[in-house]
Order: sequence, then C-alpha cells, then structure tokens
Amino acid sequence: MITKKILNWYDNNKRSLPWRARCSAKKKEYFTLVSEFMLQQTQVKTVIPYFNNFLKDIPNLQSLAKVSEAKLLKHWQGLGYYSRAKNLKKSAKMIIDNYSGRLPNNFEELKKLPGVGDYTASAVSAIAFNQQIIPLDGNIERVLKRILNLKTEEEIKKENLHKQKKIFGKTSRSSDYAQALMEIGALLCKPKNPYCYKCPITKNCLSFKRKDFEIKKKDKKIIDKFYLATLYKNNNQLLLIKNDKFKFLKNLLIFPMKEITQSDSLLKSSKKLNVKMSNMNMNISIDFSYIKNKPKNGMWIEKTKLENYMIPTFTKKIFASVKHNL
DNA sequence: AATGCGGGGGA
DNA sequence: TCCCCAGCATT
Repeated sequence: MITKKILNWYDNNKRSLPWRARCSAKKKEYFTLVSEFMLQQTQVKTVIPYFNNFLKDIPNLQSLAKVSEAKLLKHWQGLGYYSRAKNLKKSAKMIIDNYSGRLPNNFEELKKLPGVGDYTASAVSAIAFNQQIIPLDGNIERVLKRILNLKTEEEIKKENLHKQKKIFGKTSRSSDYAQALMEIGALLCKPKNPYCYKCPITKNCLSFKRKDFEIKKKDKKIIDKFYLATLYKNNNQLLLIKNDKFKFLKNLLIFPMKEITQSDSLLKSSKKLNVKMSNMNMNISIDFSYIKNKPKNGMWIEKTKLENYMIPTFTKKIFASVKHNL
C-alpha cells in the first residue's frame, strides 16, 4: 500500500523543522499559519531562520494582529512577496474578530482569509486539523506527474491533477501524510536527478519504469522589452519617480524611463544593461543627464543613502551597475 | 487562462 | 546563466 510506504519513509526520514515542534493545538495552528505564508514560493531552507526570528518576536496571533507595519516588514525583509506579510497580519485580525482567535478548521472558511488560496487552505486543513485533504503544491504536483508519467497538455491541467490525487489513497494520519508527500518531492523526487534509489514508491512509479524523469510544464513565453532610463543628477542626488506608468512595480520607485524599440535601443545608449524581473526580460539602456525637464512627482535621493529607502531590487540593480560612472 | 509579484539557492 | 521554490490576486 502506497500510503503506508510513504508514511513509513516519512517517520524515518523527516526533517526536524521548527514548525513541526510538538506543542498545543492552538500553537500548532499559529505555527502552521505563519510557516505556510512564509513557504509560499519560498524554499524551506530559506524560511527556517525567518520563522524562528518571527516567532521569537511575534509569538502568537494576538501579537501578530497588533504588530506595527515597520516591525512586520522588517521580519519579512529578504523573503520577497511582501504582500504576504500584510495579508498574514490581516488574516490574524480576521481570525480574532470573526473566529474568536482560533483558526477555522475547514477549507471554505480558511479560503476567506486574505492571502490564503487553494493550496494554503488545503495545507492548513490537513496539517493543523488533520483533515483528509491533499494539498497540491509544486512538490506534490511533481511527484504525481512522475508516478503517472503525465505529459500531455490535457494530463497536466490542474483540474486533472486534482482528480489524479486519489492514487495517494487515504489515511487517518492526514497531517503527516500531506507533509510526507511534500517531503518526498523536496528531498527525493527533485526536478532534476531524483534520488530514486532512496524512494519508497519506485514500484508504483511509471516514470521510474520508463526511465523518463522529465517534468512537463506549461511553457512560459519570455518577452524582451527595451527601455531607456534616464539618470538625472544634481550634486549628490539622483532622481527617482513613483511608477504610475508601467504595469510592473506599481507605485514603487524607479528611474524615469520610457519604452523604446529594439532598433532604438541598439542606437542610443551610453550604457546597456540587462535586468531580469519576474518572467520578463528587460533590456535597459541608460542615458545620463543633468537636471532638465524634471519629471513630476520626482524624488531626489542622495545616492549614498539610496539603501535607506524602500526601493525595489529592479531599481537597485540599475543603480549598482552605473554608480561607478556617477 | 495569463500575468505580476521578489528574492534566494542550486546546477 | 536558467530553473525552481510548501502560491496568491488580479485581469
């Protein structure tokens, strides 16, 4: 039985993670909520120190609901996806106001919390409340695709993956089982060079049988975009503006810039730079100039103090690549 | 159904 | 370099 093999492997091989520490039910709920928010698109190894620091300073739902924005973001600094932090705090407030300070124990109610989608609602249901539900994260998705050797567009659709989850069977240890499946994905059934020789379920695995471990995923198109950024300089200061023009980095600080064509980009630039952002590739040409036609809503920032502001990595990258010319 | 959101780690 | 990570919200 696949369920038993997986749980047995998990019992002998699971990592010791801070949010897996034995504790009261109430604390378990809080641990699960915080860790699941932090783990959204972020590796376990990265999250561990953040989780520990967070819990030291913000030990329960009540303190989280009252924490200052500055302190909250400070704890999140470097994790990325900062709206997760704000949503986590909002969720804490809602749980206190609407659910008497205890997490709702079912998928539908959990999904009403901001920042909680299908995955997190399923994961919390299973992990904190031992509900018979298997979350579909990147790890379990990969394990499923490997076991069934799913390849075609039809086969790898989310809807079909949710159907196929039934091959994992049922167990009364739903909390452990959800974590066990993710653990197998993370530790053994890796995207490349999976450790099949350690895997407890190779006998059930079609990819193993066929010796075909390639994972089929929807192909994302990468678009090249070309921009001309202008560095306005005034003594020690550089001009940044609040971005209300481009769809990315909304309301955050960027250098004044405009989109240009590829041929223009080839012609006019004193310096060229490639910046990768999200799934966009951007080719940025930098133009240097002194004060002229200052854009509206500009913000002069002393270049040595650039680091003190909340500035997106995108802008920092451009700055870093040109600062020796200033 | 696509796309934007950040940043880090590993090959 | 490129790929992926215990995804979510918006369009």
